[in-house]
Amino acid sequence: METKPERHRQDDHVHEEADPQERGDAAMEHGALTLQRGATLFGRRQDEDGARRREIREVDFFSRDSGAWRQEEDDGGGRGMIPGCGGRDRDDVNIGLDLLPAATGGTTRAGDEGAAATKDHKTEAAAVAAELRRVVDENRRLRGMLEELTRSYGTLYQQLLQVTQHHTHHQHPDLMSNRSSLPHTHLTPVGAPTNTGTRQLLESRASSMAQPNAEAGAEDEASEDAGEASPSPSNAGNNDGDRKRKMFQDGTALPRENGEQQASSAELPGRKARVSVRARSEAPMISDGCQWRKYGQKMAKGNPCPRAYYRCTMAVACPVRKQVQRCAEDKTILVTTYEGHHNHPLPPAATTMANTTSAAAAMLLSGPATSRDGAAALLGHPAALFHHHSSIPYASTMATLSASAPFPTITLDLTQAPPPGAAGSGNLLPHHGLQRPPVGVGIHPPTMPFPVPPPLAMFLPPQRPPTATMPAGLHQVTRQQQQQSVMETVTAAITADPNFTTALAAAISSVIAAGGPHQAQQPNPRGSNVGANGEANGGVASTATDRSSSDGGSRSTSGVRVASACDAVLHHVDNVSN
DNA sequence: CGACTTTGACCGGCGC
DNA sequence: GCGCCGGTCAAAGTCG
Repeated sequence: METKPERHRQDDHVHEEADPQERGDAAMEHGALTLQRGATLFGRRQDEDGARRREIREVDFFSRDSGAWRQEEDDGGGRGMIPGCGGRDRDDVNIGLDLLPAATGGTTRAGDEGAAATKDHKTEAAAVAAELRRVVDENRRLRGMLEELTRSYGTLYQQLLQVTQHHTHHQHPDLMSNRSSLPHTHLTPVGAPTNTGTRQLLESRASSMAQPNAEAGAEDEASEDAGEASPSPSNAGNNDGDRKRKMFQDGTALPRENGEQQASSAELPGRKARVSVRARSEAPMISDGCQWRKYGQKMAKGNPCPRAYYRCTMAVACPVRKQVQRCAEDKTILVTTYEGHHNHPLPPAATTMANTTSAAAAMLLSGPATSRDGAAALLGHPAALFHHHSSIPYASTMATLSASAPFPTITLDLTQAPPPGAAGSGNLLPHHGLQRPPVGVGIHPPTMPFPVPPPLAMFLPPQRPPTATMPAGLHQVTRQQQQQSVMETVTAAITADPNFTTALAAAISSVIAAGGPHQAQQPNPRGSNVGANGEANGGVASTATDRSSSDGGSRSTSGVRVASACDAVLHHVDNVSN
């Protein structure tokens, strides 16, 4: 019967308070998480206190209505009324159907059967009519919700634009029109996020992280839609004429279902972000979960190593391309530059990198101080530096904005080792066979503030001995920096390891451990399991798909865990900013 | 045989 | 206008 899923959804809300985990699973299963997160997105601005955490998991557009109809049922009690939503009608339907066996089962005379059948038909007709009314009402209600969502999104987007314009006009209006004047800038975390621009970015990310991935079964931060998984009208079908497409491709990570997101792209013509990821890898190309086809190779100026050009082949018209080139100074470093949005769903293994690049591009294009106008601004406003960092979900502590490229480019450096002397680093980063020479000059990301699951620790950069020349300030690891480290470590792990699912699961566990009420001193059960799994996989060659499908078989659960992890990260960021 | 890689040619942007 | 350079195309070659 059609009413079955609705029934379940309402039942879920009835039991919400009893079991958050179960509630989350149910929400994910029934696809309600998107609306829940959407509600959180718009509700957060009104309530910035700790209750927001509860809202994220509990606020649901349906819950209010379902609660209303329960209230109405309790108050009115009459079943003849036509309620404003479907719950009551379903009860009517059920009652009608329940009468069927009673009517037929109780007849003993053949003459009554005809009357009973007629009564059945009438009851059924009434039920259908009631059901029809219910559907109409439901449709009207959903339409209202959609309009409300659209309005709220529009308001948020306008605020984002205002913030962006404010920074652009008041700080560096000249740079806005002169891309080539952008200096090469290193971003270092030196402050706490305070302004609303980043907060909005964070919130948009939070909402996008909750978007269920239709193809991936809502596993993994469906965040995908954060610009990677959901089809993009602006990108789809424009693969030909690549030279023409450049003006309207960007890297924003805002929700893309809304048409205004496309307007965002249109309002920022020529701003085509690129996200460069530096990672150590002996392989010719890092495994990021996507399928790529090489379409060209060139010798780039100033680098003896050729640059390879790849395009995504997971969809026919996917506009995403990437360039892979080894670093001239250190050939163990592989520089991968991503450009564009995927116009197709991504496998879970590919979502993390996609989210990283997408969010970084979003920062680049939508942030108050973008690559072109932002470099100088950031130099003068240290707080803004960290600001941008915090808006990148898996950002490295060392991000570089470059103007030498024809497009605004942000580089996420995943080659840095943790700082010396950081608490717990000695225990957290066991030595392994992948000793790598330190790169970079004095800028070191913080270390993991909690034990690292074995499989994840394997991919971390090696521990470095204390350096006397380290600036004192770098030894002070803030809580937010620690979380940042979590994120960059996640990316580093997934970047360096072909075993994506295992690495991702371990990373998620790490995030969960970091975001929990207690800084976990030991890997949580999930992490332990993942660790065992990862070690098992370490000796067995298997495809990412295989691992994905064998990952416990609970996509909904893992999706909720990811959402919870994201919530935890957001929560901590908010704490710092407040 | 289809998919993929290789590689030289081509195109457009940009600086001088 | 010219040359440089980044990026892409497409034919030929390779591989499973």
